Amino acid sequence: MKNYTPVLKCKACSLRSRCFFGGLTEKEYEFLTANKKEVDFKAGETIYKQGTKSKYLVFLLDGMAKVYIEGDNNKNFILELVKPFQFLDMPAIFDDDMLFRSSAAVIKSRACLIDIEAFKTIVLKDKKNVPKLIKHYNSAQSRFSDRLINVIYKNMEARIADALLYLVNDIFFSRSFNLTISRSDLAELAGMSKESTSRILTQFKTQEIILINGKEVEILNKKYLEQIARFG
Amino acid sequence: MKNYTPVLKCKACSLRSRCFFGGLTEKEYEFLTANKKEVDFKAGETIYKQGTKSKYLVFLLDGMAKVYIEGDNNKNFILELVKPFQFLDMPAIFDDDMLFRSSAAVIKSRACLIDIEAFKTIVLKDKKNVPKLIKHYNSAQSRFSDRLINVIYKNMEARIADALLYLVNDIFFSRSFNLTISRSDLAELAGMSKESTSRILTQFKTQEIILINGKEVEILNKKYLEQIARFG
DNA sequence: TCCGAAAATTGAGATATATCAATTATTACT
DNA sequence: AGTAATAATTGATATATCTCAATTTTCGGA
Repeated sequence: MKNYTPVLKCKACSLRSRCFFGGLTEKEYEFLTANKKEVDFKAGETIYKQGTKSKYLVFLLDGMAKVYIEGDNNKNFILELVKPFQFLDMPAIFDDDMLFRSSAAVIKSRACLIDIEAFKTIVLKDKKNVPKLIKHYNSAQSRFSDRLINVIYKNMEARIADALLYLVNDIFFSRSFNLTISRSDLAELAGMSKESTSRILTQFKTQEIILINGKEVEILNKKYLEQIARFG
Repeated sequence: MKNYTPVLKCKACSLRSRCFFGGLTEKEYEFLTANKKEVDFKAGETIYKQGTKSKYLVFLLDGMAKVYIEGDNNKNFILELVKPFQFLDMPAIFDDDMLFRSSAAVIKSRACLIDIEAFKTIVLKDKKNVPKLIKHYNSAQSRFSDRLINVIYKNMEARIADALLYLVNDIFFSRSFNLTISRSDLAELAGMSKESTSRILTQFKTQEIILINGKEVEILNKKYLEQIARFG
């Protein structure tokens, strides 16, 4: 166990100020580390299911996960992709620990399960941790609003443009990247059918907005893509 | 000012355990009451706008408000209706105080504006308040997921059924009620055009699932309506 | 390296929902 | 109480998106 401790002291998230661990004290780290488990997930494997209760907070150490809402008619809607050193979706802590969304590994991943009770102890022990937790909820709210606006108001072109820009800006931090997720995942991220996703991608390719070859993606005209994302 | 104090000690919300004020101490009440303003809103008047920052938390004392997301093409999507003794949507407290949604009075309403700094002081002063605040966020998350599932996966019939059941179960607490909101509002609550809303309502009326005459609504077959809400 | 399975693309047709336009009902104001 | 303005209904048509089916491409294992 001990050998994974340094990983928990993530630099990535303190930079992006999204992660709760950013500014914990040495003692708090140790306490959480003593109350964690580490688990490996194969690509596609479910990490947790919506509607169930969780005893843990899940923190991604390696790989990539998707957080999604399951509908009947086995359709899913991906809310966000999660990279290492970020929490997956929070269960209803300080309440019934219910999970509102499902999560699965997109590629081979490793996660750290933090005991909810230990986490709550940390939160309540030092006042400084409360604002950090609230910030987490704030950014979740903001993301949620964006996703909702996306599906309600935007047409297919805009939704795919949005999804691509999300990958560029928030996931791969580069205009060219190897698309780790499948076209179906991309479709669920954009909230549409995989066939339509395919069509829009070829359209963008023809329009020379993107260059796409299998999993290799390059954004050629980001400005235009941003325009499409906004106005459809 | 003093004469409104008792209203802040809401019974309604402590019952439903949604409201932060439920279990505040006498002292905390007094502190918040000293840092509040009360404002009246006419029907239709905007209470706050998404994308702006707020110095206050807004707590509804009288009337009814809608919390909604504004799209371009001046279409709105109503996230929830808010009744007296509930908070409207939370700004990003402990952060930049940004508001992610807009709000407007549906009917003549009165709101209590609570200074955010005072609120934060109360939250941090007593550990007992933290779980209550987190619970607020949890229920917001849950509501959000429901709304998202609603627009993504459900057809028009199911969305209207959902909206009607929401009015019955969460707003009016009765199978027959006077619909305070307009058909347009109902449409925005169900996430569709007002014309389609009208059509579905007449359809439900013809099927004798509901009885509707102007603003007077009565649910005749709730079981069936619930079935429609689930399976479309 | 080849083969079968899975994933991705493409096309045609079906369907749900929005939009536009016309009519009717309701509300508010003088 | 009468009338203009607004809201609600209804119908016809347009459009976006999905679904089904047929290929084609990619990928993983023997």
